[in-house]
Amino acid sequence: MPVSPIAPLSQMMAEYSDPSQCPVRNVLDQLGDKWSVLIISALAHRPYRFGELKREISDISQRMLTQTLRDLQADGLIERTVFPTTPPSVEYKLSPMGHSFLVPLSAMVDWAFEHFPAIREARQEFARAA
Amino acid sequence: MPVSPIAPLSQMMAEYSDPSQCPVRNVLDQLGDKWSVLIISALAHRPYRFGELKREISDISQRMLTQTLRDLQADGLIERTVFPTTPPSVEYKLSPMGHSFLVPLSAMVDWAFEHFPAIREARQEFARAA
DNA sequence: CGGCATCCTATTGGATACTG
DNA sequence: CAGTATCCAATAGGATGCCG
Repeated sequence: MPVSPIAPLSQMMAEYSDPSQCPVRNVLDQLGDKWSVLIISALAHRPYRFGELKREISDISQRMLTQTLRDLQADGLIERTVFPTTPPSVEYKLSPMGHSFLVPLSAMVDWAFEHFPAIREARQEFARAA
Repeated sequence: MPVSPIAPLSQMMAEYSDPSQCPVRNVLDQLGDKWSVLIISALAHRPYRFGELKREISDISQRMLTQTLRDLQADGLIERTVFPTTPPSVEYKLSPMGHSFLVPLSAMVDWAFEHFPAIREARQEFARAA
């Protein structure tokens, strides 16, 4: 099985003596949180308004939706457009960079779907052995 | 830019009414934590002993190293081998499934390296605007 | 409708000390 | 060496109420 090269950890660690400056940690910390992937997945198909997202991701709190959207906007992955109607309407959509992120993200998602049965079995086996 | 299809969120949500059963959330919650990626990246090159890993990932605590290794082992991504020497020696290495995970992981890592400058700029711009 | 501010709880994770 | 156990601080995140 061909394995794409991962930058050696020693290089990652050496190059960024301050771990908070490591690009990988920096980016994955944000995108690996509880909600970012779900929001990006939703926006992959079409733009959404705030309330639409809230309903679509039914178990997210308003607080975390607001916060995660703001973080993703700060990172330049999504764009926020306010329509000054009454009542106000705010649309969120992926930026070009956000779209480019769908490529590695869908690779992860596909892997997760494909290996989830094996992972679940491994967990049960591990629990039995313990 | 071709975008691989992501399973529609509505399908993900509908198929797994209990969000904790969603494969994507389930797998990514574990692998998206603070240390899993670093450990897997280290083990991508060769097996490591516990103390070696501790030194390599210099800012991980012993507690989190133990715990993350156990979780990754439970998920079947790494294998743990005890050599009953004195003093004892324990080797960790990627399982075949762990190796297969390197494919999507390296895609994410590559994306992070490539887009980190743009993300940092976006963050600064966002901070200025606020 | 699309938020923000506050409070409060649960979880995460570091530091430290001890063990086979 | 390779952990385990305990304590404690920081953070994440839900619930609720208010606002333009």
